[in-house]
Amino acid sequence: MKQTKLFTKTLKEVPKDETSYNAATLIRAGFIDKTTAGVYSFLPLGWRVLNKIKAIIREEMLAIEGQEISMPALSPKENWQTTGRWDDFDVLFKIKASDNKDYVLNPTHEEIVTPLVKKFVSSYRELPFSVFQIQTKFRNEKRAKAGLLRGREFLMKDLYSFHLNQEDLDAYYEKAIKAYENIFSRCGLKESTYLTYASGGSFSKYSHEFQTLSPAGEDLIYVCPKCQVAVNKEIIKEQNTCPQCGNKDLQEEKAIEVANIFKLGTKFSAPFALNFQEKEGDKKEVIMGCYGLGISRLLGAIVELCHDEKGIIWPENVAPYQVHLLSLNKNDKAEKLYQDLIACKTDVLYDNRDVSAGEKFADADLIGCPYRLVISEKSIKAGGVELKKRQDREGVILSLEQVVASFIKK
RNA sequence: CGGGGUGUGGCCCAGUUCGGUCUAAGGCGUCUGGUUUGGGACCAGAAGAUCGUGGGUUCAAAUCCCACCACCCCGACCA
Repeated sequence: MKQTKLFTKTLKEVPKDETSYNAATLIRAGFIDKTTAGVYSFLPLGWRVLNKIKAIIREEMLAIEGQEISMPALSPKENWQTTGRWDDFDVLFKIKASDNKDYVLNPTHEEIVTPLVKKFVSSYRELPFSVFQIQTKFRNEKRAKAGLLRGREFLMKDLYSFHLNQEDLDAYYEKAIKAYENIFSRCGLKESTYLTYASGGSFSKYSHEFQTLSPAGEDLIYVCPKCQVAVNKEIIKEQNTCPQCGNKDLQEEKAIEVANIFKLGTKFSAPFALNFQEKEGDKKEVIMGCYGLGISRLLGAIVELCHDEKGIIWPENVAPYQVHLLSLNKNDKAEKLYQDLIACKTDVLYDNRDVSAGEKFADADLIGCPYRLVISEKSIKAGGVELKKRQDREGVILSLEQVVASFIKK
């Protein structure tokens, strides 16, 4: 991508109504734009990052045999009355259509997926299985805040699993935890993300969250330094030692809840009468689990964690482009190198703008691609092109051939 | 939903205390021309403003009064 073709541009100053680091920086760098409180557009750079995160999540969901589907964003009132959540779900977006019918902009999809699955499942032979989707959710938060961390419209991956019995759910639940660990690891948050024992809200007594340590987070958790496990403050009275090793010396930390998983049991299969017939002929309710992951929130969390005073430092797997190529003066070598990198399938953003060197460096640091290539008269005299990692102070000079070769390997 | 704060070209912001010289200043960005090119360069010129919205007071309102709206922050809520 040539930067002169990119329709967005960076800002030197942040709009003053964005004070959260993630939104301020993503807006300044041209990744997102705010339409209204808690509602953002994803611009070319931001959309690329979002798609990379989605691809990772999709791979991990498919790996635990999740079947991808897409359910509607809109649903009728009746589904929510069946479970009582038409009245109980306080941030439900309710819409009255012109025919005076009530609809919901779905905040989650238990009310949709359960009757959907009921149409196909009637026998023990058809269980277990799981379905997932990556989709926009709506929650009418009283107060949207912290940029992408708490929006009114946001992207979520939701997985639902259906089982014959509790043991089968328990086993699948463990697989889902492993898949989530893989996701956060691949997104660059392995060290900072903790499996956290939490309340189950209205779903179940307990649940598990994945909490990423950050001062920008809203949650207080108690971290076990030995186990990569934590306890949410909301259940610390009942659980004040590490659930894994029994350690009493837990450390209080602020954290961003990036995912929440629940053993639903029959919470939704009961009201929708999602049953199956056993081998012996008896009818039983399907045992369910649900597994949410806030994708746009995760993107925001990555920015909160991965940055320095100059801008974002994207983890390689989710960077909008692997390489930011800067040409400091017009020369054919830059154009040639750009073409060569594209030819070896490297994601490259090519700053071919007619602006000062300082502006290009500043923008490269702000946008945060993992590798920066600088080609200039100076670099050519020194032997080719400078390669620098975003987080490093100094780069190295490589020949043009060496640079291309180094990206072929990746 | 309670408390606090803020609304002035695409963005940042001066001006509001004490109404008049505001026919709204400056910076960023944009456009034209020129000089620049290893850390947000410089010169010259230009375009771009319902001063959040509605009402009121006044000879006169960005400025005073009333109502509303939007956004941000703290708290509450958070399946």
